[in-house]
Amino acid sequence: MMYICAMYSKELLKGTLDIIILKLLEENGKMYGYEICQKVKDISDGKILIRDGSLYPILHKLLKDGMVTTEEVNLGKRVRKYYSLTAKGKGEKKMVVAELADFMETLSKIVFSDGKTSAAI
Amino acid sequence: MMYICAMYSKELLKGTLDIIILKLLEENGKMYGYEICQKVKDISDGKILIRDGSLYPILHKLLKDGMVTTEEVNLGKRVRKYYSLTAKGKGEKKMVVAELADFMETLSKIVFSDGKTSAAI
DNA sequence: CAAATATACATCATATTACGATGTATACAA
DNA sequence: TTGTATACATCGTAATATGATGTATATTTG
Repeated sequence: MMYICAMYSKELLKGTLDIIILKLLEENGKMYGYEICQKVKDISDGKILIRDGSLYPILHKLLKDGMVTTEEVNLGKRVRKYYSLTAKGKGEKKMVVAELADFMETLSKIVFSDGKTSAAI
Repeated sequence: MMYICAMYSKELLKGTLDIIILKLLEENGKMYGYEICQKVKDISDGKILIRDGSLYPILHKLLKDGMVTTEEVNLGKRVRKYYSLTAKGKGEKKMVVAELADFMETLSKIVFSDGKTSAAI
């Protein structure tokens, strides 16, 4: 079977998937798993793909930690499970997004400087 | 024993340490392990700390992969090992830095948008 | 002078994380 | 009817960073 692969080294994604999920849930109020995957794919122009093998374990952990609540909706004979942030989840989202912003700024200082202090080559 | 802890969740750092090392080596021409740790600490104001338990395995891997060469210098009775980028290493650095820039831009689109398309809260 | 701290390397076991593989099921399009 | 999309779940595996541990020398400070 063919898999469309995410554009980025999957290691870069580490530690950011839960942040992405928390942010999308806050922004959209209520989402189900499959919808989250599609949304991330859309916004990132297919460059970031959350696999279901990554997504559902994270959602289960968020539920266990009290960051989200669930609500099941019947679709004919299938069940769709909607997730939404709790107050705790909203606080957590604010924290991790701020941490990510700070980290990215710091990382940029190291990796994207021109290095003009050294001799030019 | 007391450990000064890095400010960020260590998961965020994943996949970025080798990029940081490649970038610093290119910028400074030639560095030894301990120096790299200190440099990162300095530039990041102590927010990013590369542990020696992380650093040396990465340097050994870069050597194994032909990204760097080493040169040993005697300091009295101790030995200091300098690392510098090979041509292959310089190419790799360019690649991974570009990938990181692209990734950060894409991630920003998802995580740092205001979400004005949804109802304001 | 002794003790602590800094310099400088190395290796291993462990925890975390994302993912591929696998499984179950329904709906719809070719 | 065959494949693809929707929609969930779980397990084993691989990659990575780190704490712990070990070995030494050099310097600073009480």
